Amino acid sequence: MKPAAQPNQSLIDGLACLQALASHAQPIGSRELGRMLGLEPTRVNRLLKTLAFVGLAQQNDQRKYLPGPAIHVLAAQSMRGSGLIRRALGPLESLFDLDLQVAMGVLWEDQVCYLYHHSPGESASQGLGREPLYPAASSGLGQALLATWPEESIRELYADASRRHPVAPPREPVALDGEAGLLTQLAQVREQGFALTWTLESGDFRTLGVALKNDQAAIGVAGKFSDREVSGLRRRVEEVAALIEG
Amino acid sequence: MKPAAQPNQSLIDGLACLQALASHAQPIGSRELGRMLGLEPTRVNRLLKTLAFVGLAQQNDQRKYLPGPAIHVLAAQSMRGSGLIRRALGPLESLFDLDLQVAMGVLWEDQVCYLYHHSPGESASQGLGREPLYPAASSGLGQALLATWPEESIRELYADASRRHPVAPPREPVALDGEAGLLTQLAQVREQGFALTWTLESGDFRTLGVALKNDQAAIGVAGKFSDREVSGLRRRVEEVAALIEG
DNA sequence: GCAGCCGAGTGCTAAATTAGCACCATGAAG
DNA sequence: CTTCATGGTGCTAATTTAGCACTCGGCTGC
Repeated sequence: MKPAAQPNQSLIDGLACLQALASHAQPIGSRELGRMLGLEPTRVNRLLKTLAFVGLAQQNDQRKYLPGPAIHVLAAQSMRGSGLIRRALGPLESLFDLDLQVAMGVLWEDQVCYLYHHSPGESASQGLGREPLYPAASSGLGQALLATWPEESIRELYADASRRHPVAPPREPVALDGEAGLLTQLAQVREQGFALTWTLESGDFRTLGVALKNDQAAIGVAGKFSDREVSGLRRRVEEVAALIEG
Repeated sequence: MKPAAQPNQSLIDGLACLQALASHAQPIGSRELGRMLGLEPTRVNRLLKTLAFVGLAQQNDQRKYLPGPAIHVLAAQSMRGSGLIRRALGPLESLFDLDLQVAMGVLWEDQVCYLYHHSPGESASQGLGREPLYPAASSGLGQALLATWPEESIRELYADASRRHPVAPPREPVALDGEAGLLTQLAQVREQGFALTWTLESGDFRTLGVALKNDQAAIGVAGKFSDREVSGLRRRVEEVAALIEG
């Protein structure tokens, strides 16, 4: 992807600061954020001050920065602007009867960012804006999304350490090639049309993910289910995906 | 509010473009956006190209710009970053039994931006990211929010035509002073602790709004209710406000 | 109490970036 | 076909930013 003629570096870095600020749970100072993003502290300080000026950041008593009131405006406008969340919530709720986690997410660098993440027994609206980032390579939604990319872009993403997401926990190296490598897994995802992963924590907790066609987002279900159930689940999830795509 | 030392104009203008883009329903071109925001078309074009580069904008077939896939990331992160929407949805749902509209919003310039806007009979999650902007001066939530400002800031806001929100419909002049002027109304709001407005469209459709203390946001209910019911509604809404404030 | 350290914030000038004109190509309207 | 509007870019002057060096304030260890 070529960065256009005269890309505006201030805007790029400012947005990076904003996103890092929003993703970071605790208030954070210019220096610390600068280290995270690989930017000069002075520059970060001035960007943060600018964000504070427009209300997207604010400072606490210790002069650390945290998201400001205008972040709500941005959230509301972003949701309106895309329409995806609005379109998706209804259909996603129709999967609750499966008694599995129901999620929708998008890619951010090498991480999956969850737009919605609902666990059985919760009320529908509790699924919003709660989950942190998760490494895309080991996530069902992440694999479903990465599988829509050309191999070239994936190599590029994982080759360039600077594309690693700054606020995410340090990632373990992702094996791209080889029999159990990411590219092999993604080839399989492409072939069968959906992603099926085991989470590392517990052996029988799995995710089934399907990419949406027009939205660069993916939906899926997670929990304990048997191999026999997979094809049924896949059909349910794909029906919901079709509904969301409209 | 002083704009800090070395405020980053590119960031300010870029964010303005982003917000305008997100608020604007249809795809829009550089020139048109430039006219709306009072910026040079070349500048806008390059800012939009930069936004497109980071995924926050994209171009359609006619090369017009619309919000891009990363806007979802921003929405999710913004929601997470503030926590307000997450905290608020549950308590707001407890007002559904009133059979009134239930809303939460924040101020953006002279407009109310709705974070949530639910009408009776809908499912809870349909209330997200749907309503457009609404002039703060004639909105119950808007008045509740404006009432928390010092008079000075309000005069400033309405004096400076450039602070008018660019994507909102042209506003009719707001009368500040006089018996029915905005400042008089706001004084009353401050005194009684909540806002009560009549919408212009139909005489008996009213809004009751209450500002949240820590969040620069307001919640309220709207619909047809009698004077007798006001004090009861006020209590209900204030209870919910207290819950949200934690 | 004091030194020592770290962080936020800023003045300054060199160095880098952007502004915006002029221009091109394209598509729609008349 | 002409006209008008649009998106887009090359170019250089003019503006903005970079980042060092510094101040100030808070905190820690002693």
